[in-house]
Amino acid sequence: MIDIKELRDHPEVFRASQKARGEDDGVVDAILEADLRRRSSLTEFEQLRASQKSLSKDVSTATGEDRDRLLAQTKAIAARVKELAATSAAEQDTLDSLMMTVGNVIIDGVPSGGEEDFALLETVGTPRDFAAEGFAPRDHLALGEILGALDIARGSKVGGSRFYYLRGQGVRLENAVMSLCMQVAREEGHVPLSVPNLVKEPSMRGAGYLDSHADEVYRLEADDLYLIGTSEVAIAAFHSDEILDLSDGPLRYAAASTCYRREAGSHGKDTRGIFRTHQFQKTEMFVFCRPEDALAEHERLLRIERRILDAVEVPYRVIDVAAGDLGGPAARKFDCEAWIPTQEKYRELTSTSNCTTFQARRLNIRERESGGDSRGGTRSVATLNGTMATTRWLVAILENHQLADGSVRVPAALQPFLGQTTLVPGGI
RNA sequence: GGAGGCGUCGCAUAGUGGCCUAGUGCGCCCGCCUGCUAAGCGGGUUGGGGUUAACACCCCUCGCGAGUUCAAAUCUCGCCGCCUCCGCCA
Repeated sequence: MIDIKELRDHPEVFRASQKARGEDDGVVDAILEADLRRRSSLTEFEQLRASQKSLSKDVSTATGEDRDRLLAQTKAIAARVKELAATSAAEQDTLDSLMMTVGNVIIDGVPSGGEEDFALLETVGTPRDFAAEGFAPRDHLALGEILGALDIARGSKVGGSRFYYLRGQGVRLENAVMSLCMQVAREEGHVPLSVPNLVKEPSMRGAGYLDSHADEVYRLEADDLYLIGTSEVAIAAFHSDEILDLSDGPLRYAAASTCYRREAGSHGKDTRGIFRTHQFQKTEMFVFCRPEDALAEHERLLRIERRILDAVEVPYRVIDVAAGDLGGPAARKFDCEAWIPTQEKYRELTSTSNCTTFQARRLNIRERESGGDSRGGTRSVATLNGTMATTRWLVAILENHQLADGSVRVPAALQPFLGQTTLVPGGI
């Protein structure tokens, strides 16, 4: 949710942001108008309500004819007060619905345009030259089958398309990656959380996933609960309706969870293997901080993501995602994309978003304005999130570290967690 | 799934239709007093919104939402959460 006061004071900033996203900027004027209507109907209601209250108080002390006369007066007002309350509530709803359609204000420097208009920030490492090594790389599914690590056929038998079984070394590799993440999280001062994988509607809505992403979300009809598509939802809502004390610095968390996605809009896309699935594991970082610290925290999350990518020794690049490709809550997003040898492309492995105060405003997460002083007001905090690793990482690790016979070298950083230097056919 | 209890300011509690402009204690903030600290004394202390140049004033907020009433923390209905017990269960 955007800040109505900011929009009132600086509508041009919001128009520019909408344009950069490729969205309608006329909504800004519609909001200004709705805001005016809301405030005038509210004032009208409040004035009549005030006289109703004072008359009502007089009734309690009056007697006889005075009392009858006052009762007649105040009875007449009561109906009108009810009408005005309804009108003003309706104007508030109109404004809220309009406000909900506006995404977060894009941060200066974010490239305009759509998916293809990202800015390349840096490329790290060099893709292997398999031709020079004398063999054609196998894709992760072929490798997973050779290693007995991955079973897609049985996954779809049991769960349908886009489901899979990890098995043996595959399970242990995934666990190793997640364990590395939790170790790094702890070293970086992120408190581990284990979170609800099912959440109620306000949490899902507050995190911003029931607007443009609504089709992507699994909903359990019988219980009116939603399966999280990322632990970001559950961590963001962890502090909902709270006033935080950030005087000792940002609150930083990390959670590993299963993630559930319908992948409704991606039929026929990435259908082979486990690149895009309905269910996967992810370890996620999340930060609650003061708005003025958000930029630095975003850089920090990107640094941590790169630290883990470096540790698994895959070539990758960092991009600044274009405005039109950002989700509603994000003001800026950096993706890290790893080189996938058999696709001969860089594909997303991590994503870190600075949601500034947008998500926190919806979830009602604030801090005291003048630290400690009880007479200070409150203000919205900033929230940021970033991927540490996902099951998809196995794709990049298997393909980039494969050997000619189908075995796979284990990156040094993962060896302590796996207890072996190579994944081999027949291993468990 | 069934039965019962509970939900009031950061915490603890008072409040069963108008005297509630929600009281009190603790905590916290400011000040006074004071070798220092503690104690004591005085004041302040939910959150959101609106009007205003400002000082101020007004409206909403007693888990949430409807309703009854001139008037609701208080009465009615629905929902949510927590606790206790029973039943069922991967």
